[in-house]
Amino acid sequence: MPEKKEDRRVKFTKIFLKESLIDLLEEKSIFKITIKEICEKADINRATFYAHYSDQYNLLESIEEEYIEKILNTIDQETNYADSTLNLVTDILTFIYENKKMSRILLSDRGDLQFQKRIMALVHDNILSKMKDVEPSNLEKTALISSFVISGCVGVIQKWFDSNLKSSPEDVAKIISDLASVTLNRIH
Amino acid sequence: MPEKKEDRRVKFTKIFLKESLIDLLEEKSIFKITIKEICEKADINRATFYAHYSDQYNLLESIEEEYIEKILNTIDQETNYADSTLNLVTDILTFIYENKKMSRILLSDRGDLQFQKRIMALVHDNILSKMKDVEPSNLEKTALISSFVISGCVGVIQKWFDSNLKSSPEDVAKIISDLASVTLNRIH
DNA sequence: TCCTTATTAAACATTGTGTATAATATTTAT
DNA sequence: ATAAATATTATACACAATGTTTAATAAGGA
Repeated sequence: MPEKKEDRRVKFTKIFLKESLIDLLEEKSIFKITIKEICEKADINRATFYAHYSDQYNLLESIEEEYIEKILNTIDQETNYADSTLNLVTDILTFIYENKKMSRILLSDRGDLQFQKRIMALVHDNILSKMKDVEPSNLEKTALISSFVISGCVGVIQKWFDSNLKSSPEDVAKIISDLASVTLNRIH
Repeated sequence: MPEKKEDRRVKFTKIFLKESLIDLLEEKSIFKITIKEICEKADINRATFYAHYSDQYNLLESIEEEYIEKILNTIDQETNYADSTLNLVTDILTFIYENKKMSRILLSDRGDLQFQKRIMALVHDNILSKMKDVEPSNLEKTALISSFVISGCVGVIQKWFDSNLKSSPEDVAKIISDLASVTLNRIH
């Protein structure tokens, strides 16, 4: 979320740098990518890079933030999901499906696990909020089960990418919401 | 698994380098650690490092291999688990519990996700082998469910560490094998 | 148009990398 | 115990990336 208006030059510089990093991330992981490399591909002076980002990881973070914001916009615009976890999950998976390139980069095995869990936690919170009638007797156990579901979703989506998005978003959504519901029911 | 006999000097060099890297991994992730740093802490010449490992990641791999080997030895020595997934999981979690320091490093959020999934896949294969009577009608779906379980287990263990191993290995094992069984039952 | 600000090229010291050499120290086998 | 084999060492080197600074130039906003 840009503070106020951003100089057009700054705007384009950032776009070029992000595109450059995304291209590079299709070949190798962030740890093998140098700032010099990013700048050369983007045709942006290295000093300019440092004017906006501290390092590769910082630039990647800004890409991740943008991605999350897009997802949030997508699901906010939809009708409310008060009664249907399946619809929420379907919409998110459809977004991922329609943004294959970026999603593959950010959600793969090589990606940032912390970021991936953050996204899944969004879904999880939504699901849990519908179970407020359930009073968990064991908070520690509840936390572990939640972690199981969150990481489980990450795993399914990564597997989905491994298979080159063979199944439809709808089918995967069905599987995920089914698994999530059956496991979360273990919270007593 | 050492080819034949290893020169004592080589043996100690490797031990020092591994200990050094492990110490450093307690502070920061592998990507911020330099070879120079590892060698200085180990008091081993940098040229000697290159005689045995290509880079930090290669050294970390050898640590991971050793860890997996130890786990395999642990569960091999035990009675066979033909009828009890719970016992298998309990033994693995007990191993993790008794090797806190190393486990925290290798299994944390910051660790190597591929490695973590590899370990969990060991458990998963064991569980699945007992379900051979079940003939999955949809292989794609089965693969996604398996991924859910494998990543879910990774997530539970990471959460367990976040809580500083508050619950006992036995309690966590109960939760994991319960969740695994209830989700794998979704394979039709 | 004029003022402001972003970008640029160039240079710099610093740090890590990977390799090579010859001297030294330690191990293994006899 | 000694000799031969081999691992480790200190040192040096060229190379590459980092992070910062400078003054000149280019482009934007009002």
